[in-house]
Amino acid sequence: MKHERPKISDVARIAGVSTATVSRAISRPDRVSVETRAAVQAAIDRTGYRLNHAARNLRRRRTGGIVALVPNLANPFFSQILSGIASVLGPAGYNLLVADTETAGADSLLDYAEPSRADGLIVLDGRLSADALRGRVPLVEACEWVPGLAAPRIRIDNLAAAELAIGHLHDLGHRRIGHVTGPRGNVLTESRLTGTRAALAARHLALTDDAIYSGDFSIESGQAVADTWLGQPATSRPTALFFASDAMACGFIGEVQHRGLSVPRDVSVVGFDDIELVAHISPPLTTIRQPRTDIGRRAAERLLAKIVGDPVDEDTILPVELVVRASTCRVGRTG
Amino acid sequence: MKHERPKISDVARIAGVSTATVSRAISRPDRVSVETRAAVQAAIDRTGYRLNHAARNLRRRRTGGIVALVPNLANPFFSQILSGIASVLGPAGYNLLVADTETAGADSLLDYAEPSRADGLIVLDGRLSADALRGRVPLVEACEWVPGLAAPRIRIDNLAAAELAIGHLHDLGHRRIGHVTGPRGNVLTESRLTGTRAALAARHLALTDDAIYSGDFSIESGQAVADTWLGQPATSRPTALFFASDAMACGFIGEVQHRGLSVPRDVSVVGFDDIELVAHISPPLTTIRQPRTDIGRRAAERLLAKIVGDPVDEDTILPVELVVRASTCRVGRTG
DNA sequence: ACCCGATATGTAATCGGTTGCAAGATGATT
DNA sequence: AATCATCTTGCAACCGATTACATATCGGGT
Repeated sequence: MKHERPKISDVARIAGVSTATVSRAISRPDRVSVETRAAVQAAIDRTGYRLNHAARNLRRRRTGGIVALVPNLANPFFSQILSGIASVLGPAGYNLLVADTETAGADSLLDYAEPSRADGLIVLDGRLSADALRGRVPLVEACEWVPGLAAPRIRIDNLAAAELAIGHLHDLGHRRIGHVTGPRGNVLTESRLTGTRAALAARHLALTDDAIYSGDFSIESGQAVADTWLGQPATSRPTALFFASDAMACGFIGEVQHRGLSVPRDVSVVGFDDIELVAHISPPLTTIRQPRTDIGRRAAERLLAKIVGDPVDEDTILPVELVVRASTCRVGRTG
Repeated sequence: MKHERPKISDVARIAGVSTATVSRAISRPDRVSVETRAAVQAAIDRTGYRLNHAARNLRRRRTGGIVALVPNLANPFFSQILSGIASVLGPAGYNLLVADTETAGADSLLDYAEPSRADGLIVLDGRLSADALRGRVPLVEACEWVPGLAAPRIRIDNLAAAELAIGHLHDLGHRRIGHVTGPRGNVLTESRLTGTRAALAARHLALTDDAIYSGDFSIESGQAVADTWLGQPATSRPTALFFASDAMACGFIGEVQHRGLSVPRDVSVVGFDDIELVAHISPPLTTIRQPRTDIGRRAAERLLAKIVGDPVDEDTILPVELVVRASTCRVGRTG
């Protein structure tokens, strides 16, 4: 019993054919006669042969891997997108490599955007530099995007989403409506803010500065916003808030309740994302649903298409949906 | 301007040295004179040379990748562990490949547990088969574990955790205490159930069958448990429940509140995991904190040590902590 | 003047598959 | 019977690095 890993030449010898034939039997069975194929298969079974991917990839000049650049792996929002990506990539014969742009240094990111490491890139972080990414491996962007980078984007219509949210609050009679933003500089932050402003303007309402609260998508920042909001005079502060993330909405609600106020009686709240948990908190959160798994899936499909050369470069805009639950109610309703 | 990717021989030619020297200048700079090193660096800069990893890995007989086998990528519980793993692996020069055992077929998993694909494996799913994993690449287990598989385990003391939870509830005067389990067959399910039973027994209490509710870690299953619990006579059903996951606890609380009862007045709830959000729901959840990032980090470190040959095979048990919040209170307190 | 060790570099084999090209076999076409 | 397309297979170059071994250089010790 030898401990060496059997290689293709061992299989070839035992099957009584050349290595070329073994290689073909493995990767293009139709180019090989049935008898040979069987003989090769028998030899593979007998030896326990397993292909060496490094060798294959070297020769084929590909890697078999797709890298996903995620802004923050610890954020559950992305796990479901990754799940969607993985569900497409696996069957297609690609590995999913995950890199956290927070953890990895900026230069090691470039390492990923490199043909000898990955055959393609899925960028989920809009803060990356367009220059660094340009002209490298095939890539698509999902959720966020890098301004100035020409790449297919899988995303939602953030303006339409804001319109839905604001429309809903307006329908409920709210006139003082505030917005809680994501981190400064983030493309989602900008478009959701713009969308909010536009939706309000369409209803002859203005978004004043004191009704814009800046957060960073995190729970803690939502909590901090509660503090700010509570500090404003009850007669002039917003009666409804549209948050750019569910996490912030949760942080806000938790804090506001902790201080003895009630949602939605004292303030209506609309979130963004529809992460799983928010349907089960009290009150269940009214929010904008993003099709996360689908975003991941589409992004992966798009990338695979791009890798084989299909020049699909338009954006894909996936539909969002307003999910009305119990964190919003008519303005001024008492109890 | 040629479009070919420069290779090491191009660099060598320009620098006026051999490829061997270039290779050494890159991977072991100290074996090369300063002048040469500078010349090589200049040539690299000039050509924009980037190392081909497939070639390196082929020759070095390694892959540079570590695979994490995750039961379900969509579950936020794992994202933070992955984050911890990534934070160690990146700096050490390894890629993190993520495979969802749900998505990937059983056989493609074996593909991962293979030296030409990954240099090591981090198993986060206890349902995998020990036989399939044995005798393959170096591996460690984290959180869950595969019975019968000899590998370093990074985990928490689930029995001690149960003791903490039950002790807390007992201290609050609860005598009818129930437990909500994870999915059948899961090692965590078993040990948490066993721990609960032992902790109760130590207090001369029994865990009767009607006080054991079976869930599957998901929010929905927690919701279903609420239904069961509500259907039991208020005079004999548990006054406190210890859940094997925060998600289930959330589902339960949400449903119970929806039906008009109150937590903790009508029932005290202890969760498990301390996922981020549960500190901010109403009521903030009393739960067992698992050091998730740390688990990931340790697992990665352990694996790296194993790869270089350190024969560290004992288990690492990380401490858990009972985080008391507002979902538990003295039994029978009205108001 | 000679030998020795240390240091720096080059030569060439090697990692383990893939694939272009060519050749042999087989069967169909005219 | 000759020609040709098709199918199957083998030969051998090739992918792009790494590294064992050999060689060259230099300074110091005796």
